[in-house]
Amino acid sequence: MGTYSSDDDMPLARPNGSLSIGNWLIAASILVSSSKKSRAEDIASDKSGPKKGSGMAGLSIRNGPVENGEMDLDSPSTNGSKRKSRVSIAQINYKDESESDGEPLAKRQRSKKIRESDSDDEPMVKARGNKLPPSHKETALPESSSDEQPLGVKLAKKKADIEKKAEKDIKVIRAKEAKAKAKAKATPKKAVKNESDDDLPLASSNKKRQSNGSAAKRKSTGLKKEESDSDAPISKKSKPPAAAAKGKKATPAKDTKDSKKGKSKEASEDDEEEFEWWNAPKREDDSIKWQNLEHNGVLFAPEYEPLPKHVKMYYDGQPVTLSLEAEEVATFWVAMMTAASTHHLDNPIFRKNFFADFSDFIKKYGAKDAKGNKIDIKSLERCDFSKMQEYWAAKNEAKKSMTKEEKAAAKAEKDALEAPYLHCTWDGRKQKVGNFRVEPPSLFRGRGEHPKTGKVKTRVLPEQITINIGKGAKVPTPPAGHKWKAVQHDQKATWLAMWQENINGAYKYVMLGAASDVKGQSDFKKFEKARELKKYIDKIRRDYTKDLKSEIMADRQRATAMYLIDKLALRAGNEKDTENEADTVGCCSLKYEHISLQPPDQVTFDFLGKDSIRYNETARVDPQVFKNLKLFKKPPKTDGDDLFDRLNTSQLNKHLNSYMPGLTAKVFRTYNASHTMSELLKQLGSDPRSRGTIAEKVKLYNDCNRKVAILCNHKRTVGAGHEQQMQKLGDRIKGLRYQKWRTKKMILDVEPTQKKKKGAAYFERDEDLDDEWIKEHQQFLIDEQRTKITKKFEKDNEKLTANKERPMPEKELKERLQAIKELEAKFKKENKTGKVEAEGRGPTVEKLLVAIDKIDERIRVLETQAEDRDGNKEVALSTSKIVSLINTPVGAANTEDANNRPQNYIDPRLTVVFSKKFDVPIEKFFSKTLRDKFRWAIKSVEDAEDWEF
DNA sequence: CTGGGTACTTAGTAATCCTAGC
DNA sequence: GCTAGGATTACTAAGTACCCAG
Repeated sequence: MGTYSSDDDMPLARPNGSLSIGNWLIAASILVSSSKKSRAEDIASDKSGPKKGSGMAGLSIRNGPVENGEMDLDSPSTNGSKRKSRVSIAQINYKDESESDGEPLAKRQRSKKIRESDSDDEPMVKARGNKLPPSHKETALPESSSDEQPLGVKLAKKKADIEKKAEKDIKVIRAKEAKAKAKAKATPKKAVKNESDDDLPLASSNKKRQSNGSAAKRKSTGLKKEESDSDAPISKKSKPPAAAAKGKKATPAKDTKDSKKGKSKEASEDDEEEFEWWNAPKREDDSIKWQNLEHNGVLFAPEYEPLPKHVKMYYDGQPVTLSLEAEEVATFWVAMMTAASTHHLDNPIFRKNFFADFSDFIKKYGAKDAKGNKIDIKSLERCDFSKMQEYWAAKNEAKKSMTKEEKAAAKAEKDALEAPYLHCTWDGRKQKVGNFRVEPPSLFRGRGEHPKTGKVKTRVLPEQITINIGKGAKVPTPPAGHKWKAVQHDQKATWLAMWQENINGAYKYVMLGAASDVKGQSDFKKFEKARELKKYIDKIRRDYTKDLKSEIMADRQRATAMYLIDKLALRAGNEKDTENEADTVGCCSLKYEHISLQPPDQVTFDFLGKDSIRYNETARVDPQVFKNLKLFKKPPKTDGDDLFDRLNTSQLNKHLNSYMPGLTAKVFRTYNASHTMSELLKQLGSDPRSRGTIAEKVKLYNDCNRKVAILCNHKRTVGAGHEQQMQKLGDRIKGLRYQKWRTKKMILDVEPTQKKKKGAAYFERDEDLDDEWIKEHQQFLIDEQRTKITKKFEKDNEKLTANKERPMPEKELKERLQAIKELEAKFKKENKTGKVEAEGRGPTVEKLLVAIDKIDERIRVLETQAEDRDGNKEVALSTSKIVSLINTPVGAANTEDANNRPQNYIDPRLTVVFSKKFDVPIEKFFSKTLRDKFRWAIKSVEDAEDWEF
C-alpha cells in the first residue's frame, strides 16, 4: 500500500525523503498481458522502430544546451544509425516540476530554468551540506498489510531494512576506524596475518587500493572487520618490502596455521607448492601481471574429415557433389539438426544468413551434379541434408556404443593431445589454462534477434593468432607450414593467445582457468571492491536522492539511473552497435518505449537485456523517481528515443569513480548481492532450523541464496520446463493412485466378500480419476510399453549382431508386441465392466494388500518430492510472478535452482563462513570446480568464523 | 567528447557426467 | 545393468570498462 506515498518530499527538511526505501525488488503487479506475449512477439514489438516525430529527429544534444528550434540537419532522422548510436530528440522542454511534488505533475510545470549544460558534474560534493537523513522512520516501510503481498514486496522490505542497516553499520565502522587510526598513529599495529603493504605509498593517486580485507580482521580486536587498510600493520613477519613487486617472492610467512610446508615458494618451477597469494603482500603495482610466462600455445580444431563419397546432399532430389569447403559448411548445418534444439534452424534470420554464406561457398568452391556439371543452389528449401544427417547420427551412435576399452583408448588419446596445453607456467607456477582450444568453425549462434545469427564462423588459422608469452620462453611452434600472426611479450596482459573472429570482429582470448591465481586474485579484488563500497554507499545514496531533484538535467538523469541500478540491479547499459548486434539495452540505454508509468508510483519495465533475456517487471519507485521518469519521457520524446538522453555509462562511471576509486556501475550488483546475502545469513542465526540437520541447513542457505537471486533479478527462473516437470510428477502420482485403485478392485475379484468387510467406500475411485483421464493414462501406459518393448528388441538384436549371430526377424518383434494388444484389451474390458481381474500368480487378498501398501509408500515418496518442489515452486512461482514470467525460449533449460546461483556476485567467503559456522561441509555448496575456483576464499577464512562481508 | 580498439567478466545453453530408481 | 533426469562442466556470446587518438 501506500508505502511511500506521502512523505514525499519536503525538500529541505528531509533531503532524502523517501528514498531509502528500497524496493530493490519489485512489487507486485505484473502486467499480465505483457508477460503473456510470446517471445517472438516481444521481439517483434521491440523492434518497432522509432517513429520519428516530424522532422526532429536525432539531434545530438547530448549534454549540451539546446535552443529551441535548433535542429541539426545532419543527424540522421532515425536512430537506426549504424554504429553505436543514441539519438536524442531535439528540444525538449526540460522545465518541469523539478522539485516539487505533491501536485499533479501536469500542472506543476513551473518553469524553472534548468541549465542544460553539461558541465555539471560538480554539484555532488557540495551537496553534502545537508543534514543527515532522519534515518529511519522514513525509510521504514509501513508494515501493515503486507501479508498478502507477494514475495517480492516482502523481500523488498527486507532489502530496505538491510539498506538501513548498512547505513548504520557503516557509521559504526567509521567510528571504529577513526579510533583505530588514531591509535595507529600512536602505536604500531598489531600483527596481521599478511603483511599488508599498507604502508606502502599507495600512491596518492587513486590506485585501487583495495583493502586487503580478509586479512586483518580476525585478529583485530575490532572485529568488525573492516579493512584496515589504512594503517599498516607491521606484521610480525618479515616484511616484504619491495619484494612484493616481484611477485615471485611470495611470503612464506603465513601466520600460524597453514604454514604448511614452510618453504618459500619461490619462483622455481617445479615447486609444486601451492602459492597462497591471499596471504602474500599486496603488490603496489598490479598492472604488470607477470614476469615470466611460458606456455604451449593453442590447440587447433581437427582438420575437416570429408564425408564418404556416397553421403551427399540432395538438391531437388538429385545428389550433389559439394566441394570440400562447401561440404564442411553443410555439415555445420547438419550438426545442428541432431541436437535437441532445432530451433535455430527454424529461425528465418538464421536460415537466411546460413544460406547466404553457404551459397558463397558453393559459388567459390563449387558444387556438381551426378554428371559432373556445375550446378546452382538457389534455395535452402530445396536442399535435402537428410542423408548427411543419417550418416552423422550413425556416427554418433557408433561412438556411443563403443566398448569400454575403446572409449578408454579414445579418451587416452584425447588426453594426450591436450596435455601440453592444459597448463602454463606463470611466474614459475603451474597454472591451469582455461580455453586453450581454438574455437572450431561452425555456424554462429547469436542470441535473440541477432542480425548475424547463422553465418559461418570460419576456421581460425595460425596466421590470425597472436601469441603473448614471456620474453625468455620458447615460442610455441605453429603447425607445420604456418606461422603466427605475431608474438608479443606484453606483461600487462593476462592472455596467452588471441585472435579475431570473422563475424563481428570480436576478440577471442585464451586465458587462464578460473582456478588460476590471476583469476582468483581478480575475483578477490572484485569482492574487496564491493566491500569497500560499503563505506561509501550511504553517502552515494544520499547524494543521488538529492540529485533526483537537481536542476541540471544531466545530474538528474544520472541520479535517476543510479537509483535504478542500485535498487533494481539493472546493468549499466553501454551503447551498442544497433545494426550488427541484437537490440538489447541496460540502464543507460533504456529507451522511451521500455518503461511505462502507472501513477502514483509504479513503473513497468519491459525490455530485452543481456542475452536478449526479457526484463519485464513492475516496480514501485520513489515518487521523485517517478516524476523524473515522466519528465524524461515528455514529448516530443517518443519511441526509439533514449530515456536518458544526457547520460551514458562513461559519465556515470566517471561520477562513481569520484566517490571511490574503481567504483563502477557493476560494483553495485556485487555489493548489493553480497551484502544482502550477508545480512540474510546473519539472520539465520535465530532460526531454529539452523540447528537442524545438514539438509535443513543447506536448504536455509539456499533459500537465502535464492532470495538474493530474486532481489538481484539475477538468474531467471522457472520456465516451461519446470512447469512441465511438475505436471509430470503430478501425473505420476495420479498414475500410482490409479494403480492402487486397480489393485483394490483386484481384491474384489479374488474375494468379492471384501466389499462388505472393507466397506464400499474403500473401493471407490478417487474423484479426480475420471474416465477421460484414465483413458488417457491407459494410452500413455500402452505407448510406454510399446516403446519399451521395441527398444528392448532393437537392443537385443544389436547384441546379436555384435556377436555375429543372426538377428531376430521382425516377426519376433510382432510377437512381443502382442502383449500390448492384450494390455489394450484388458483396459478396454476393465473400462467396460468396471472390474479388474487380479494379476500375478496366485493372487490373494494379503498379497494384494501388501501391493497396495507398496504403492502407498511410493505415493508418499513422490508426494514428498513434489512438496519439496512445491517449496521451491513457492519461490519459483513468486519469482516468476515478480519477474513476471520472463519467457523462456522454447527448449531452454531451466537454470536457476539452488546451485548455480549468483555465483558471480556473492562473495564466496560468505558461503565458507556459513559452512564453518553451521558446520556444513563446503561440498554441499560448491562443486569441485567451484571449490577450486574459490580456493582463496576457502583458505583465507578457514578459521575466521567472524569474517564479514 | 567520440569512436575504435582492447581486455576481461558475466551468463545462457549445449554437452557430458553422475546417480537414484527401476 | 540401464536409463531418465538432474548436476556439472564446456563452450562461447554478450556484456562492462577503459584507453587513446583525433
